Amino acid sequence: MEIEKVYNPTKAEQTWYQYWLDKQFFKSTPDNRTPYTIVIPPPNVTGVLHMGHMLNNTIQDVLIRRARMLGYNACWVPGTDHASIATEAKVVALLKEKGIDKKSLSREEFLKHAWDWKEKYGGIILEQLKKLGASCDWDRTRFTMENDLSEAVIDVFIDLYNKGQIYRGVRMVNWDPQGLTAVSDEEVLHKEANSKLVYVKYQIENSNDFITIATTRPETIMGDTAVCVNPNDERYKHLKGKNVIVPVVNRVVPLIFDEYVDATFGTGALKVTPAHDINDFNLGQKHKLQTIDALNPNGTISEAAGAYIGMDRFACRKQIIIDLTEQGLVEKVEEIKNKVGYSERTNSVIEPRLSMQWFLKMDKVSKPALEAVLSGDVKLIPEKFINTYKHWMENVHDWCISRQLWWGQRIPAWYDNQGNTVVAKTRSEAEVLLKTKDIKQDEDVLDTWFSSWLWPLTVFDPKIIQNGWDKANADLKYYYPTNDLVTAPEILFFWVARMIIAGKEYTGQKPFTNVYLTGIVRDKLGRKMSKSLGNSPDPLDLIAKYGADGVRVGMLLCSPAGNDLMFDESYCEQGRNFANKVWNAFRLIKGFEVENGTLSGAENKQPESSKVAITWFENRLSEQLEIINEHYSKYRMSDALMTTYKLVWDDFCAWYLEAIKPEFVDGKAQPIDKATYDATIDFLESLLKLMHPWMPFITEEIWHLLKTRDEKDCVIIAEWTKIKSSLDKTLLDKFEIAKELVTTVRNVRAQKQLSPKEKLVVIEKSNVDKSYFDSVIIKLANLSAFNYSNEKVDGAFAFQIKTTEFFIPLANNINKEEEIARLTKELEYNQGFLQSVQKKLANEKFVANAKPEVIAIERKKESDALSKINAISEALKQMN
RNA sequence: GGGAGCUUAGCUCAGCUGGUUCAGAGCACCUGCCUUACAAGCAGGGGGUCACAGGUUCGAACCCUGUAGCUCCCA
Repeated sequence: MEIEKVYNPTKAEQTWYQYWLDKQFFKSTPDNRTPYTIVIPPPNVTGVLHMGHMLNNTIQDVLIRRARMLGYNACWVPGTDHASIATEAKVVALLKEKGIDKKSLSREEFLKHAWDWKEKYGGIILEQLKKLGASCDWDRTRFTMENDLSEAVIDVFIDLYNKGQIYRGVRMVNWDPQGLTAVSDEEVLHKEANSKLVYVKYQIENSNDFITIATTRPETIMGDTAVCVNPNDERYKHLKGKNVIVPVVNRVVPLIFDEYVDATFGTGALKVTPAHDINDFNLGQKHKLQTIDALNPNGTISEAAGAYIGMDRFACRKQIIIDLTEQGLVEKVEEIKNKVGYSERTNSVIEPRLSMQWFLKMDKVSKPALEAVLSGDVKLIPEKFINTYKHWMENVHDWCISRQLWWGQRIPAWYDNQGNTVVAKTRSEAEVLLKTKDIKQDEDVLDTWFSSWLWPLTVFDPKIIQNGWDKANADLKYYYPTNDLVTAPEILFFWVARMIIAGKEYTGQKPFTNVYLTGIVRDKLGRKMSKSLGNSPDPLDLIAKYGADGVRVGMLLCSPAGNDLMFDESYCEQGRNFANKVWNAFRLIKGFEVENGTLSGAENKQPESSKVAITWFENRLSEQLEIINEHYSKYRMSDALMTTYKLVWDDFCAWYLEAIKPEFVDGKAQPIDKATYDATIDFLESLLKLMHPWMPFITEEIWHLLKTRDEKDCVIIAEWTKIKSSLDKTLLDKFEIAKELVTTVRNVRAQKQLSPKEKLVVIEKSNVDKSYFDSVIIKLANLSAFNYSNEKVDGAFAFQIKTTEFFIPLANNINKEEEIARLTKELEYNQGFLQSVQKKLANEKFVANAKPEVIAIERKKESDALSKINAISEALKQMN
C-alpha cells in the first residue's frame, strides 16, 4: 500500500466523524461508571461559528475526550440559546427587508416568523462544531425555548414570586431605543465619546440674574424639574430658596441644595432631570421632585416635553443648542470626552429611562452562590477571577428580568382592569385568582439569562423545578453536578454566577465543580476579533486549510487560561506541521519490513541499540505522561499540549525512531526484528492515545491504518495510557548524557566540516569499559567505536559532560590555537562558577540559614566544578 | 473615581514553596543539508539589565514599597 507523503486531513475527518456517530461513541446514558459531564455554553441561534467558539469548544472537546479515555462516562450536552434581543432584532430586520413591519403583526404571527427563522438558521453553529470534531452527545441537544425548558423558566418565576423574591416596580432602566426594550447593566457597554458640554443659562425667577448649568444632554432640558448645587458652594449660597426658570418650556422649578453635586465639574450647578438620569432620579426621590418623561420609547421627544415633539433625540440635541444660542442662553460649548453607554445588542446609545419592570431581589439568593466560590466548592480557573466574582456578588443589584420583547418566555403575570396583578401559570388559574375573565397577560418576556441560568439543570431534567431535587430524574441525579464549565470571563456574572444561584436554590448543590475561563481571541495586533473589524478568520476556512486537528492544536498552543490570546494563523500552520510529522512517523513505522521469526541466526537478533532505546523510551514516556497528567489536572492546557508535542516530536521521532531505525545496506533498508517492531507499535499506540484529545482525526486514522481492528477498537475509546509503576531515573539521566554526547559529536563535525558519513571514535576517560547507551551513541553519532581509557588522548578534541571527560581523536584536524582558546574560555567560566559557589559556602549566614538540601547541592557543585577545572587544566597542559 | 490584573528573547508565553552560572519553551531568525519517514523536514547556532527605582534577605524574575505603561471590570 502506498501511503501519501503528506497527510491529507479532509477525508479522515469525514470518515471518522461519521464512524464515531455510527458507533454511538459520543452517546452517554447513566451506568455504574463515574460520570464526567460538561454542558455546553449554548451558542446563540443567531450566530455563526467564530474564533471564540472554536477555542471554547476545542477545550471542552479535549477535556471530554480525555475523560472518556480515562474510563469516565463522559457526557457533553450540546444545545442553543434563544437570545431574545439578538434574535428578535434579526427577525425584525429580515421582516423589514421583506417589507413587513413588526407592528403590523400580532404576537403570534411574529413568533411564527421567529420560529421559522430559528428552524432555518438556529442549528448552524452546532453543525459547524461537528467539523471541529466536537464529541457531543447530539441526542441530548437542547434549545432554551423548547416547551418543557420554557415551562421550567415560568415555574421558577412563579416560585420566586411566591417566595417574595420577585417584584414589579418603577425603576430607572437602561433603555435600548432601537431594540425598544430594557437591558441589564451588564449589557451596556461604556465607550469613550467626544461630546459637547453645553453651558446653558437659567434665569432666576423674579430677577435678571442667571445661573449657568453645564450639560451634555440639552435635549432633556424639557424634563428638568430642578437645578441643584452643592450647599458648600459659596458661589450659590445667596440663591437659597429661589426658583429658576427652565428655558424652552419656561417651567419654574426649585433650586435645591445637595452634597451630591460636584462643585468642580462644569459650573457646579446641575440640571436635574429625574426621568432621564439615574442620579437625578435619586435626587428627585430625595427632594420629592416632579418627574417629566421627555422621551418616547423610540428615542423621540415626547408630548410631555412640550417642545420639539416627535423629533429624534440627537436631532433635538443639535437643534436646541442652535435655538438656545439664538436666545442668548448659551454661554459656551466645550468639547469633552465622556463615557457613553451603548447597547451590546443593537449598539444604539442607551437611554436611562423610567419604566415598570420586573426585578429579582439578589441579596438573599446570591449569598450561597458567593459562598460556593469563596469556599472553593466551585473552583474558578484561574483563581484571579475569584476577586472579581466576590466584588460583584457583594455589590450586586437587583436583577431586571423583564424585556419588552416577544421572543422569549412570556412573563406569567396577569392584570385586571382594577389594577390587580396575579402571577399564575395559566390564564384560567389567573381568572380564578382575579375573579374575572377580563384579564390581560403581561406583554413582556423574561431576560434570556433568566432562562439559561437553569441550563445545567433542565437539559437533564426539565421537570426539576416542579418536582424538586428529591424527585429529580435519573439523568439529573447521575450527571449533576456537572464537572467542568468552559466559558468566557465576560459572562462570569451574566451566566456563571446565576447558574450557581439557580443550582443552589433548586438543588442545594453547585451546578459544576470547575469553571475554566478562557480568554478573548484577539488578532495579533491585540484587537478583539469581530465581524465589523473583519479581522477574524472564518474557522471553517481555517479547518479547510490546516485540517481540524491542525486548527485545534493551533488554538491551544496559544491559550493561557483566563488570558486573552493573540491568535495568528501561523499557530495553525504549526499544528498542521505537527500532524504531518506524526503522519510521517507512522509512514516510517508502517514501512518497516518485519523479520517474521523464521529467519535464523544473527539477522533475527535484536540490536543492542534498539533494546536499550526501548528501555529508555518506556521510561521517558512514563515520565512525561506524569507531567502531562499533572498539567491537565491544573487545566494548563497549552502546557499539556506542548509536553505531548515534544514527547512525540523530540523524544519519539528525533531520538527513539532514529535509534531503532534499521540501517541501509546496499541501498536497501534492512528488516527490523520482531521485538523492536512490536515495542515500537506499542509506543506509537500509546502516543496516539495521548494525542487523541488534541488531534482526534489523525490519531483515529493512523490507529486504523496501523492494524486491522475490530469495529469498536477505536482510539476514541481506548484506555488512556498508564504510568509505569517505577521510573528508572538513573537511566533517564544517562540518556540525557548520551544525547549531549551525540550532539557534541555532531557539533564537532559541523565545526570541522567533517562529513556525517565519516565515522569517528569517541573515547571516554573512565575505569569502566562499557555503559548503558554506548550502542545508541555509536549509531546516532555515527562512530566506528566508543572506547574507554584511563589515559589522556593526544591530538584529540577534548570536552566534558558533567564530570566526565571525552576525547575525539581527529588526527591532523586539530587546530591547537583554537582548542586552547576554547578550553581557556571553558576554564574561566568554571572558575567563575566555582568562585561564586565558594563565596556562598564561605558565607556563614548562608550555611546557617539555608536548607540542608540546598547546602548539599552547593557542595556538590563545588566538587564538580573542581574536578572539571582539573580536567580542563590537564587538557590544556597537554596542548602546550 | 473605585477594584483586579499584566509588563520575562523579535512574537506568544512558562517560570508552582525565594536557592544551580536561572534565566526557559514553542514559533520566528541565522548557518549547513533535497542524508530513501517527513523541506509541512534534518543537523547546528545566535538572542533577554526578567518595565523602572528603592527595600527586605546569606540569596530576588519570584516577597515589600513607589513610579511608568498596558488591559479588564465596576461606577
